[in-house]
Amino acid sequence: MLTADIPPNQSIYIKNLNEKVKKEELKRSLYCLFSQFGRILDVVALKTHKLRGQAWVTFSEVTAASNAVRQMQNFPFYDKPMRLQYAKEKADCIAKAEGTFEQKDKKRKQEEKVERKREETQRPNTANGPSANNGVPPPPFQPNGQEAMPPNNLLFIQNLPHETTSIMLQLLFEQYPGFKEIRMTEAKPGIAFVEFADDVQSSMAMQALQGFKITPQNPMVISFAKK
DNA sequence: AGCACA
Repeated sequence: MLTADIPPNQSIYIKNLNEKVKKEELKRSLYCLFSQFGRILDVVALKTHKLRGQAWVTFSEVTAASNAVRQMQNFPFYDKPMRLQYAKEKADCIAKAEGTFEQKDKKRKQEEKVERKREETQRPNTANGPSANNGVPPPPFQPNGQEAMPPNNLLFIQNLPHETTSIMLQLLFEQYPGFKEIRMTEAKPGIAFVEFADDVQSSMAMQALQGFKITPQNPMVISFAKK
């Protein structure tokens, strides 16, 4: 089926994702990246053999999904251009809300138990209990496959249009308390650093401006800088 | 390439 033939759906299907990224981080990053289009109800990603490198993001509105599919097509995410379509099926969380949910009788494979074990062993101590993180604002988007930086007072901004000036960024970021300065260099277009007085203030600005678009093609991608 | 959620 041509991807154009898939009828609109409030869930989008994403493929060509970087398979090296850990599942929970991937989900948080997708949440951050797609929140700009609307309210996200659920993000699903599995690392099973068939399903790695793919994810589903469900929005509260179909229009949000449509915008996401159009605007984020080929967006470089963890160094790979993401490919987006509408999902083929209605998300379980939607079906449940509508009362039309019914259990699938597909062969429930134990692949996922294997997956669970593997992720637990490769990640010793993320002792936050079972991740009931739906609807909770996620930790920072970490764009380049690096280990996530702990919060600090310096923000790293990516995906800026090359015409961006430090004045423009200052206008945006100085609205938030603790703003100190913008640092940019001609030598590296598309990125900038923004310094705040402390990590709480930088976090507030990050939350507020994550995904902010200077042009429709340039949702800004904000993470904590490496120091 | 690959369309699931327990």
